Amino acid sequence: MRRTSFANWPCSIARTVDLLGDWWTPLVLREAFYGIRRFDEFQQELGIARNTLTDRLRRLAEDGLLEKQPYTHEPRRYEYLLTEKGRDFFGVLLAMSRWGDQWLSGDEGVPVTVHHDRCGQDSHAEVVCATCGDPMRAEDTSMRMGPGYPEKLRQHPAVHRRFACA
Amino acid sequence: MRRTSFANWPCSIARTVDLLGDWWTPLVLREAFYGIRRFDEFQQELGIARNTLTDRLRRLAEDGLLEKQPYTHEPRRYEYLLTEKGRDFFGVLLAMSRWGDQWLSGDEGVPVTVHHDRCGQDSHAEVVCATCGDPMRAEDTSMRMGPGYPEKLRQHPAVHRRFACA
DNA sequence: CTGCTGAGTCTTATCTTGAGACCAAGTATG
DNA sequence: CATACTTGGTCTCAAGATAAGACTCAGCAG
Repeated sequence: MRRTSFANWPCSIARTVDLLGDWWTPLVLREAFYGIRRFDEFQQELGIARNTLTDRLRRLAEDGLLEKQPYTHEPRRYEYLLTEKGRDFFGVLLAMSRWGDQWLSGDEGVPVTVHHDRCGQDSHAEVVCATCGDPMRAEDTSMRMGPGYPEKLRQHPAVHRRFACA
Repeated sequence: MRRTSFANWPCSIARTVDLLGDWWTPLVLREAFYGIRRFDEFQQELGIARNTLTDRLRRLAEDGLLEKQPYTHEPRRYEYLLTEKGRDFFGVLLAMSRWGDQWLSGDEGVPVTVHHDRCGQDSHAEVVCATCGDPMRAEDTSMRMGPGYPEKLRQHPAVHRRFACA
């Protein structure tokens, strides 16, 4: 049966998962960051089934992370370019990559190193508080309902429990 | 046919996707960060099918992100607690959340705000370079083969192209 | 005329997921 | 004592998603 959509959940994680929470979408985006643009290139690099790739590229374009643009007229052929929204997703991939480097690498070390051209160092990503710059850990971070939290859910007891309302 | 496993790809993103790249796993983890520990609580909060939840909890425990611990003896009942490896995944969820806040929120604002108890401010996550502290963007970041990159792939022409080797 | 390239579509078989029934052990209720 | 309830699952079946690979279509090369 069709999976429930998370798009209307009052949670940005769920909405993000709804857009790209399958096995291929993050990898398609990773390829795009590596400079891949064309259907057949994506297909060959990833080994993804062609129909599945068609579907993922279409959805990423619909959701505004990729832009489908013709690059020849006759015959009409297309390439897929990252939009600003798509490029901004780079941080999420870096965070995933960093977690994997730390917890999934074997003795032989990390498979890929990240070089920050701006400071010129081999480095890695860190998720910090935009205000104070310190790392954001689960222990010293708390969630509260924001302005976009649906009115009708605010008074729900389960929601009150979750956000530890007084 | 069975989906190919990404576990052996020379890429931490792929390995991470392999562990938690489906619709439910990130949400199960999010619930864990909200303090949820028991089977039925996860099930009710998420509305996930029970058999699917069984599978996700088992895999998260096998992969070392959750620990399954008995909390009563007779009858034997279990709760699922975040390990250090699991707690460290918080950064990835924050990065996803931040991206969703920025690109998926409507006019009414973000559904959930993040409060950084350490500095006492309502804030949001940012992915920065661990060395210089500046934001890490796709434009000024490059990837290179690390020590854990498989020897036999190093000389492959497609790999050379990808990492722009001289 | 034949074959090649790019960007797909179509078919079929297999896998994954959801819904909901069922189960087992202990506990509370009448 | 009989019944119902709670927790943490398992089992079955139907429906949706995915993989593999053949096929298509338009233009171009030899």
